[in-house]
Amino acid sequence: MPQMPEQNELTPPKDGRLARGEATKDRVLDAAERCFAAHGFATVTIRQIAREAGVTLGVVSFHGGSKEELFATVLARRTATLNALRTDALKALQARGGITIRDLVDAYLTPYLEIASRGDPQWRAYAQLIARIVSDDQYYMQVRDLYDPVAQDFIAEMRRIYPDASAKAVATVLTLTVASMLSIVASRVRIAGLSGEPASESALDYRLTLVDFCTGGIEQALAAP
Amino acid sequence: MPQMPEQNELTPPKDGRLARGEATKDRVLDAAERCFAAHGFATVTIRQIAREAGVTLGVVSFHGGSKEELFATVLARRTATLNALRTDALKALQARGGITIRDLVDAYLTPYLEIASRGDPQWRAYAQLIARIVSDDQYYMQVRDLYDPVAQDFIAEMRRIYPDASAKAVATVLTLTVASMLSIVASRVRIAGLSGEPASESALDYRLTLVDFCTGGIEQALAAP
DNA sequence: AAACTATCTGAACGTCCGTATAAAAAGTCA
DNA sequence: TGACTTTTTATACGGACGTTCAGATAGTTT
Repeated sequence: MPQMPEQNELTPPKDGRLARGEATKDRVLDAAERCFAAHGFATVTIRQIAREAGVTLGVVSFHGGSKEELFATVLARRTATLNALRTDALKALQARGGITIRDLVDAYLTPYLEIASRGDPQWRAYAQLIARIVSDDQYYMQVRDLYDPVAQDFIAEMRRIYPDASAKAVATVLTLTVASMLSIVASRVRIAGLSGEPASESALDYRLTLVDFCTGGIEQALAAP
Repeated sequence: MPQMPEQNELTPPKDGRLARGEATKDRVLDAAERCFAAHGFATVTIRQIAREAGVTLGVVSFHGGSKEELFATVLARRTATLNALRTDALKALQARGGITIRDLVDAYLTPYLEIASRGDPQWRAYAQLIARIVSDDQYYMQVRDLYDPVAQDFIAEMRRIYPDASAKAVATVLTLTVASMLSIVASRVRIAGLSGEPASESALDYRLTLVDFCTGGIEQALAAP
């Protein structure tokens, strides 16, 4: 990593150089986000990212560090926002009370579907990148730190609804729910191919079907024998 | 590709050279299958495959052709067997009659879970490789040819059970079912991490939960509004 | 044995990769 | 202006990659 020009909140008189540096750093991270989302970590080259960002080769290393550091930075950059959307939805349910499984499923899935449907192509790329890495155990150590804490909150609430279900069963159905959610982004072309109709533009078009599927699935899988 | 020594069924007097060639070709394909399954296409190198197979570099090209041809060969090699298992299960249901959604789900999922649980490490590797590529639209053109025909047979049967469901809804729930199935193989580490218990050794241990989840999900998603 | 084919070896080729770095450019501050 | 810092350029390096191929080896056929 470079000199990491910190932007102190208490010193608003920004150096023009630092401002420019931050801007190009964002361009690099955005370009990396799009590239990693579209082709995966191994396939993408630093030179591709540089070209996509409109900068020269050295700039990518200067602002992004090594390829692995760049990848980790891109992954972590938007996580707090997504986690906050989910946590806020969960807190709203807890404040209201009378939580159903459908409520929980919807609170977990909808924030992701929304960022995947946003006009902002960077958020769409981020959603696609998540779909790439969460469904691959090779990246689990990174996923664990980024997403599992919030997932555990939802698991705790699910166990309150199904107190007799085993820990493994609850963890399994949550993982199946996540896999289903990600496939809406990762396998949209296949859905189109199988149905013979063109793919929907927005991931939110699948929201009802997806929430129904996961809700019905959890209810059936965790129902008392 | 090399000279492709064809083994004619009508000429059993095999050339000893061809027999040896076929044997090392199998060693190469097996090694490639394990490598691609464990690390994905881009990460794996021909030299890794050669080392894993215990042969020198040139042999991999000689028997496997280019890296892409080798990948395609490995993908296609076991497809007919898996497709036959699913088709046979479907035919048995059709002969019996009175098909339920649970029957269909079980007939589609169980063959995969079984090959993923087999003692044979090559079949396990193949199952892992499928999980890698089917959930990635980047490989859809290959997936379409290999797996979609059988998937269409199951879709046709589902539409018989839910005649009022839209084509897109049926294609969606089948894709969600497939994604859930694959995640049993691809995300077993995450399930273990979320539940706090060690991962099950066999994918078949998740069969009941998985079939319940997908059955309940389809019933809920396709139920008449 | 000799001619022939299939298989394998070992080494090389050109290309692209990630990373590092010296020097130039741009901007700030005294 | 000139000292100073941050950013950008241009280039280079060592290594690993996929692929190719002449020649050695093993096995078959006549």
